[in-house]
Amino acid sequence: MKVEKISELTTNRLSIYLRCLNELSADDTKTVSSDKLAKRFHLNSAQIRKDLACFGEFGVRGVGYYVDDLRDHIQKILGLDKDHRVGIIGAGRLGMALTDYYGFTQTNFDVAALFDNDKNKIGQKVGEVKVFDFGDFAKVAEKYKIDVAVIAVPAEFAENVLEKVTDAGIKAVMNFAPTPLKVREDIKLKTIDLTISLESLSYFLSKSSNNGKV
Amino acid sequence: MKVEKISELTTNRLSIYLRCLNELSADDTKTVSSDKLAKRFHLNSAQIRKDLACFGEFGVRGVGYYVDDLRDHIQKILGLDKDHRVGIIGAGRLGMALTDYYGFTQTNFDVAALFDNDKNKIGQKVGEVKVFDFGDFAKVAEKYKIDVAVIAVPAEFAENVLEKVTDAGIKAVMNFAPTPLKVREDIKLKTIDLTISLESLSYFLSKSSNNGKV
DNA sequence: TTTAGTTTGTAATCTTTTTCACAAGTCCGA
DNA sequence: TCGGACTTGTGAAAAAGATTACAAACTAAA
Repeated sequence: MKVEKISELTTNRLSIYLRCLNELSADDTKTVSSDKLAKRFHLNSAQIRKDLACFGEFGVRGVGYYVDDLRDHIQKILGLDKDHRVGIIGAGRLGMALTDYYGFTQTNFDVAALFDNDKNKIGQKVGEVKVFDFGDFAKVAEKYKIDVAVIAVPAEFAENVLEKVTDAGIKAVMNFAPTPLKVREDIKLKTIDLTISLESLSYFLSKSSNNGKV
Repeated sequence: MKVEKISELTTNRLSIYLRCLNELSADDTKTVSSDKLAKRFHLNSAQIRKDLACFGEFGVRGVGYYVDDLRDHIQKILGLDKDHRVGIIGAGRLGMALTDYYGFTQTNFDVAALFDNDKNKIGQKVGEVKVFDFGDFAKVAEKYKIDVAVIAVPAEFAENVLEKVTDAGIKAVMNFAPTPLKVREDIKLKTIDLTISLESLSYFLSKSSNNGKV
């Protein structure tokens, strides 16, 4: 087991492995080799072994991995054995869609509250989730034990929201605003930029129409 | 100017540079050096120069880059000077939120149609965008000249949707279903997996609470 | 017990991506 | 015209990531 710092690419893949193991478990498969796992889910067997090796030795040579056992280990590694409470800032369509999305998905993440500045939205409900005044974020976050913030506001407000949110002691932030944000070392910020993704597709389209191929 | 194939990391960054240049242009800045650009937007100056070098020589030594000129170049490189028409499959909350998101954003991407299998949704409208029967995808896609598909359906339907969509001749697909998909070489598929992103945050949270630091 | 067949964990290698460092080109004021 | 202050474009070095290849370890059957 290595103690070096773990790449986000590795944790992302762990998340994928977990999903695969859940499928296998549902199929009542007891053991699986890294090779079978890789073949079935379009992965690379050496990479699976290497990723896992960062956290310990979970397999048995000549046998492979015990599906349920490995699943439990990964779940624990990713911290998916503990509950988290999410606050979504921005009760626009995106914020509401995310509320639903994360609400429905069977995870240990619970959307506890929505936040907005719009007086018309404050007090309303999206499914089970109430919309609070963003001005009261710190108070509400403490009350509901929110430990993850999702920024779903227009780009120009994102920086300000991030500051308020980290000031309130939140350590994990997911940002959907199409703007680059900077945070302290001890805070984890993950930006999902839908515009960049689309523009990347655009490059591919124009490239293929120019060259005729690939 | 290099002719080697361009990494997606590079095109993603071009998208970011473009955004920065737009801001500078709005501030009426005429020229900017890679260093100033990097400092202001938390980027790396050498990387900016290297990324740009893939496509030509756009700067002037001792001066920097002419903001508007470089912006136009990047816009052209990314193919953002041409219009694209997007079809979103899945008229659930996520599909609707994306319709809005991409509809409002001032881009060359136009959401032309939504698709669903639910009889209750077919025929309805989300803003300006009509919901069609996904069974008619090929026909509708041709009529509206759709060239980008966005998959916003539950994971178990994603593979099937992808097949139908590529059969209809679509070359660029953005997938929001939390499942790994495989496509032919000549098709560009980009998956945005909100679950993986959240679970990655979870890892960070459990790690910091276990170790006490970072 | 031995042997053939598996499969892990990892060292070594290869590839990709990022960063450094500097020659070469530009600008401007004296 | 000269010199000092900038800044690009790029080769070389470093870092990060992925892949290969194989010794070590396990199973099961003879």
